[in-house]
Amino acid sequence: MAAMGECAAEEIQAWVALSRAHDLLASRLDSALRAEVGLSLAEHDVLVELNTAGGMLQMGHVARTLVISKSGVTRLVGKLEQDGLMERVTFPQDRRATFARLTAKGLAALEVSQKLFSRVLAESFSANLSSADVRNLSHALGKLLDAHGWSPAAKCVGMLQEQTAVTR
Amino acid sequence: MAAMGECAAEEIQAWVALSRAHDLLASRLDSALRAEVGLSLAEHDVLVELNTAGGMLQMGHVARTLVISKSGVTRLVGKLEQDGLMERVTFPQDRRATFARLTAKGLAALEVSQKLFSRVLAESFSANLSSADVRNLSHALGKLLDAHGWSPAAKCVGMLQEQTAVTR
DNA sequence: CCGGAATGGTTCACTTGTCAACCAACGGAT
DNA sequence: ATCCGTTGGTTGACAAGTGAACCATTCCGG
Repeated sequence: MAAMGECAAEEIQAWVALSRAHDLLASRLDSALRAEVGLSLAEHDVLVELNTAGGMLQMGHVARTLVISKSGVTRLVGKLEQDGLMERVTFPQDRRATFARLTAKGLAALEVSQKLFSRVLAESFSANLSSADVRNLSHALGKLLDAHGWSPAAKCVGMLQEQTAVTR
Repeated sequence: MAAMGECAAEEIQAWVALSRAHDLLASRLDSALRAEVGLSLAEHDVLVELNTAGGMLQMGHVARTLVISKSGVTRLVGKLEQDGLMERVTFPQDRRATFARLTAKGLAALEVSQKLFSRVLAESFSANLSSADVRNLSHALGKLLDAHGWSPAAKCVGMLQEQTAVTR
């Protein structure tokens, strides 16, 4: 029955591929992580962000780079904190701000989950793609991201540089 | 603080880009659709699937190609049916199966939303990427998808070919 | 033909994420 | 100093998606 708009067929196709591929991989990663280390993919993401930023990040920053809502971060960090994987830290210079800091236990957990993560990713990713493909992917998506003003794992830690932040 | 596993840095980076890019675009598309045509991105997806399959698809099939759960489809189709955009159809040859069929109203809605969709996609996608990039993307992700045995918009309609399916 | 395994869909309880309202704290401008 | 607009985070009501249990139907081996 009648083809539709015919407009931007090329990019629609690309979007569908992007979307489905993401959902597929995300669901695999999520269930692997849950099953073998008891972390959701979202929780793992927070841990990774935190670690690559040097162990500590401001709440809002996490929300922006992870592309989730502020309240989402609140709940997520709340759970992680309950599990003892991270802790909230206040910042005397601006008493509105709250930082999330990786604990030793959190770092340990991350090291384990990261290993599994890489493994699963390798199986479902590079096993099927040439490394040129992977690079192309990163490159194109990278352009997309910074066209939208996305900040990677910005080391926002510099700004507090060993500040004596008081544990709450 | 100490770099981590160092394992598959390349593909991890690719995954992060994929993931964030997806989330970013998805949220833009979703809010645009909601604001201007009152459809969620998920609903739009179902409509599109249905249409490209020829107007009619089996519930389970929708779930698989859209990478969502069976119960998800039930609820989603339920809402779409309430809105009169699609209807459930039974299939005498296998009385377990249920098909979702696009109504005229649904098709009309899709034509409108599709236009908006393409526009937004063009703005946030092709505006920032060369068409070579877009092709590379589609290609690589395509390989990924069929490596995972994903069926595109398979025209499963052939199998019932004007079968006199009874409206419920 | 019959009984059990498999398949298709729905329901229900639960998780996860969002938005809007809110409070606390900062930062100028007056 | 003080008011006001902005920013940062939390809360609570709600939307959306999931998995497990469930019924109906079909398929298949005896």
